[in-house]
Amino acid sequence: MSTPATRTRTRKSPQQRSAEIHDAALAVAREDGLSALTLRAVAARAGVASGLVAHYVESMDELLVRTFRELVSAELDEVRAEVSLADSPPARVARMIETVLDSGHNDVTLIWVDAWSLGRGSAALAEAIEEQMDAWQSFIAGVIDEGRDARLFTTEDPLAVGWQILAMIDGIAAHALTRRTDGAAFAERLAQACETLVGARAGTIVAELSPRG
Amino acid sequence: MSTPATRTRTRKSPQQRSAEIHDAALAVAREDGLSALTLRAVAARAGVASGLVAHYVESMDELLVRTFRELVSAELDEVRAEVSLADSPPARVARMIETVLDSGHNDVTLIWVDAWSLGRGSAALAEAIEEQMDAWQSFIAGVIDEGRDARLFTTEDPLAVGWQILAMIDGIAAHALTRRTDGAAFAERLAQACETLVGARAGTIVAELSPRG
DNA sequence: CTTTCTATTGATCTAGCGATCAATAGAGGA
DNA sequence: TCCTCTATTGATCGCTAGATCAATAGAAAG
Repeated sequence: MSTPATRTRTRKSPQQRSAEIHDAALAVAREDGLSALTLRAVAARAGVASGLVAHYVESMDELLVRTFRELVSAELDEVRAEVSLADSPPARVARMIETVLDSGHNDVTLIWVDAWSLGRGSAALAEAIEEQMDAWQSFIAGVIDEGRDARLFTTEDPLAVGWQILAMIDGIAAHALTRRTDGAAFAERLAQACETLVGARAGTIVAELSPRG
Repeated sequence: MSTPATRTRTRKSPQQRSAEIHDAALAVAREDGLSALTLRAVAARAGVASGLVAHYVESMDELLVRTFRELVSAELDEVRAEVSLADSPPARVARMIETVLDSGHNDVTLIWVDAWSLGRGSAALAEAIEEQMDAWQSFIAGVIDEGRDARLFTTEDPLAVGWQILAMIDGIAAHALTRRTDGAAFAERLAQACETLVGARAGTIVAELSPRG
């Protein structure tokens, strides 16, 4: 039997236990999405009684929001790190596209898709969604600004273009997830579309994509 | 009180009652999304007991799938009709973009967003989603084919470009819904991106957009 | 008017959700 | 070694979900 009739208790420090429950929530969300983030699912994953999860968490809504923030902002940090390795604005856009459309990011896409749906029922989640969308928009706009400074991009509205590129990325990721297709198949065309939107010379971003095997 | 203690029964023909329940399901989904499509919500909307809804429906999952198909395919039919009024492939793409990003289509966007999330828990819904995505992809690819025949579009892979444009549209619609912004603000830039993807001369699709007031 | 048929009701069952809490047992200090 | 503190358990409550069904009441036929 997977769940013993009477559990052998392990007593840990509140900090450690809290961290374990937090990690269990991340694992559940990564695997099955935000809609699977229930009190009992997190408890089972952490190997504790459901009451303990409730004890360490203000409410499930709070845990939901915190988990969403954590996963999504971690991805943005990862993309930031990847992008910072590239040495020109067109290369940075190319790296961003490749990183985000990588199938290894399907878990985050699932988080976003669930969030859009659940956000209508939780004001706190809706707020977190807007905040994370804003962060992404600013990040992309920043890359575009650099391209403008380098006279490689000519768009006059980096914020609006940033939003549009973000929306396109999310749409493509959602479709790739739903149809179980590798998002990388969209990378080259998305790069072309980005060239148009940021006002880059044709081919300058596509040329920076990694060659496909 | 809104719900009387004992309801005055109205006996109708099974066909009529079935149609009423079907319509109530459409209304509920349009207003609050697929996730609000519960036995009791549909019953309340139709003004009948919950048991009657269950009686006229194989299962809620079946009703969910049927309602999704109906709403989504009705929108595609509407877009088809709009688009067929335009007299050139670039104008048809422009009409498609404008129709789909109109804020009046927020209800259908909500349906899609809920569907992406719920689709993971219902094999039948997942199948319907793929089927409707395919229909959209074929429709867009058809418009692109016409552009190729007229030597106005040069892309060599209309199906792939169709999929990509569809994904972009869905992403933009989802973002506009989430951030409570008019999707029309994205129309011009999306048209530019489409020009690039289908291989049309710059400005040919944008020029066909309705002037904005 | 009466009878028959069946559309319709609403209580009820099971299941899963978040939340609560009295009881319990493990770990560290005296 | 024993004691104390509190981390932890699991039963429980109230709620909502889909599904089921015996009882009921309208509408139509005779």
